[in-house]
Amino acid sequence: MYAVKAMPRPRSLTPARLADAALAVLDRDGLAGLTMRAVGAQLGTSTMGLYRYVADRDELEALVVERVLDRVDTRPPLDVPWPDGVRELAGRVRHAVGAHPAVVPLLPAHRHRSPAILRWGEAVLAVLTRAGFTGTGRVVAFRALLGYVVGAIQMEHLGALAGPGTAAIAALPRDEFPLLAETARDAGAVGPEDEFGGGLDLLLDGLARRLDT
Amino acid sequence: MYAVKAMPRPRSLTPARLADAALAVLDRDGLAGLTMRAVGAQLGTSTMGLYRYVADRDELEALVVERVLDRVDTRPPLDVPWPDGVRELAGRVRHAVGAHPAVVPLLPAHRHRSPAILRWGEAVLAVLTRAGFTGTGRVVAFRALLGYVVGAIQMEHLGALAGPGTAAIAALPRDEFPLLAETARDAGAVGPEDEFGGGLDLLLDGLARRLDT
DNA sequence: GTTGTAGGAGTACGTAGTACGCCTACAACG
DNA sequence: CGTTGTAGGCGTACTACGTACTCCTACAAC
Repeated sequence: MYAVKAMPRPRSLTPARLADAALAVLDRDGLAGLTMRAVGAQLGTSTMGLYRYVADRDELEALVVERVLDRVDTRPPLDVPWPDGVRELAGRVRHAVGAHPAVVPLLPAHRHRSPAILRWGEAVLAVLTRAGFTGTGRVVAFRALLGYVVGAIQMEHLGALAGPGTAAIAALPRDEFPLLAETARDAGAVGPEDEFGGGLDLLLDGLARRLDT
Repeated sequence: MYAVKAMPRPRSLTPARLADAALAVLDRDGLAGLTMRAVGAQLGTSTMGLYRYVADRDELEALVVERVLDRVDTRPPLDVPWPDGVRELAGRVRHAVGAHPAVVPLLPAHRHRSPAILRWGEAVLAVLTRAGFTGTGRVVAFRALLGYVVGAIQMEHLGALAGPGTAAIAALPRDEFPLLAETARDAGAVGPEDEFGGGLDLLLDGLARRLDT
């Protein structure tokens, strides 16, 4: 029947351990430091040994992204008003990513293939559906939320008004960019949490208005 | 006084020509094809010659981004209702980037340093200010718009619901991601233009509500 | 023990970015 | 019109990356 001649040697690593090692390297040395050699060293194994577990560097990056994202609780909060549910889900992603800022540049490229993000999307849709969104309205709502969350998280960690970028903008030639300079100064009074939440609330208000009519 | 002993040889390239060459390579061969050697070849000059004009590859990328973005008209449309002004400005950026999709992955990293984006931001703020936004409310409004535009453009070109990603998601196991599958199917009826505009309208509605109260 | 499979390590190749040094073209001066 | 100083242009070469390939070895079933 089945020629069960021999069982191969058991695997000594797990994808999870690999992802943890890569994430440790990423947190320590940043994106530029995330090389196959560095991850191999982190695991105490050879560089090429990694290729027993991932096809290429791209797949390793995907593992890291997934490792960060699958810590978000993707159970849809259906026991609260729907705007609070969306806020909660968005906040969970923001929080998980905030713990590992160096993965931010990797997110856009690996978002599609991440099961964790798919589960998250399913949860968002559950909340939206429960709220009464259907059809194309739900498509637009979902896309808008996803776009905002992705964009806002990037803004936060690559610094435009928040973070180091603020100072740079505040120092702009005031005669050429008077409003930017003024806004950058005002931004000092708004924490990153409030910026993220404030923008999200704008979207949620817009969505609520769609439900009323 | 000034020992004006000798005038150096005049430059044979301009940053603009360099940027055009790099953009041509980017459009033709994609981001992975954008190498110093390829751009040198495109210009008919040597690889190292580029370093007379840029400090490193990063700066060359910044030139490309700037080349794409400085085609957007950044005069604030103040002669229309403010939501239309914002829509116009957002659409201009989306349109400019859409002409060179390969620059999308470069945008987040180079956004801070781009004079064109700063001018654009100044225009957005002019519209918002004219509409009546001030202080922290204006900060949040601006950040939200910027975040949405950046995020939505990336979603559009890296494909989540729109583009090739849609098919992938529509083919998901329906029992595990029923709502995502359904939404992906619904998304077929919504063009990218409508998705972008629809989400933006949600934000604008939310903003309008802030002005009423 | 024997055997088949797959793991692990090391070597080596192609290509990227870029430091460095030589030669040369040009503008200002005599 | 020759001289001269500066910077441009080019080529070479170094380093680090991703990764293909080849050996050797550890293990589970017989």
